[in-house]
Amino acid sequence: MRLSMGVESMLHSCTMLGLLPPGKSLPAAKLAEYHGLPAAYLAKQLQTVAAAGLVEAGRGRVNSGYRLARPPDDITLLDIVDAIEGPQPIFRCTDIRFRGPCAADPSNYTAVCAVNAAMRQAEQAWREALASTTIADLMAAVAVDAVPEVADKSSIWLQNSLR
Amino acid sequence: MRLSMGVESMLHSCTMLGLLPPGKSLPAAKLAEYHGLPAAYLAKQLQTVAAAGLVEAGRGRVNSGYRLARPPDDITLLDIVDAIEGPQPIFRCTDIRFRGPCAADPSNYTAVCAVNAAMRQAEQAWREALASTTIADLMAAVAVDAVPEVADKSSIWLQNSLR
DNA sequence: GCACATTTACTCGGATACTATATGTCCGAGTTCAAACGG
DNA sequence: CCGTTTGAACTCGGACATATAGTATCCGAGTAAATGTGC
Repeated sequence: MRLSMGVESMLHSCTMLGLLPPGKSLPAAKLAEYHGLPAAYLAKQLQTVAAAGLVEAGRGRVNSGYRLARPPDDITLLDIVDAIEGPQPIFRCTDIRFRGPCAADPSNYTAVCAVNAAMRQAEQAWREALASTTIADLMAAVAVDAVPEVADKSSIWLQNSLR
Repeated sequence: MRLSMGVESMLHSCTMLGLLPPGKSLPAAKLAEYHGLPAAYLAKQLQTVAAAGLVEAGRGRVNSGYRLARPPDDITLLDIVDAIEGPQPIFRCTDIRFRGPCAADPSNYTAVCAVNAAMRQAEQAWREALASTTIADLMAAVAVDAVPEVADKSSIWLQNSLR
């Protein structure tokens, strides 16, 4: 099991969108170029995230492209993961205990499946950790950790790319 | 993304193996029958878990089958998940920050990738939760929650299945 | 009666197909700006 | 000179192939008890 590569792409992309000047947008193709990713695939992922209401797309001749739909501190990592992977739990109980020769009718069971409960609890810890970090946190982190050379290059690149 | 169905199978199977009388084993076919699962596939999963050293297989004419290789309180849910899904992290960083027109040489970066750090931290919370629950805990839970009818049936079924 | 070799019953183990999901790609639909045109 | 119309530039959006990982299955390899045989 592994997370979709789209999660990583969208985390980086949303961080970049958060760093744009207010009101500005950046096309999917530019995001792909900046990150060295396949453009068509990134576009697909952006659509998915847009459908979830995390980013929004502008159209038209100029200033079209993607931008964050909410303030960066109101978008959590969990929002992005759920948008791409879907909101269903990563462990899904297939109700094994209801099957086999010794099982009783499902209505007889009162407690939830112990296995399911344990896995859900662990998953909940994961989701809470994801929900406690926002795009704004990532923006701050990259600003602090940035290599000066990269920061300069990126600034110039953005000036040339934003119309 | 979702966990392999094998994880659920193995959690239930290991719990059952823990409930066997000491020294006894249960063949894969019997485990599959009890849980209403496809026998061939369960066998494959059991091999994987055996390779990880969590269960061991006895061979020969009688008393062959699988049994726990360690005390139930020394086998965590994390052990089982790692055995099936592999020990690699579910989020793997492809070093996007090293790519694209603005990236510098990898040797220039000192801090770890912020995105990777955040995802690893969340994953760590998940792993710790999994590591804090053992097969012994599951054994206790099913014993408490068991429907009487099921407990009786299972006891009889085991007597007939264990040689 | 006892020890040894052989048979037999029973199982695990790895190699092998099939299917669902994730990845990668394409072309048409939609929106806005800007220039051209006519009054 | 100004309002309207027309066109073009630029992008998103969903529909369409391909690759990878999960699911399902089979038959040969291996072990220990039970049996038969000879001493």
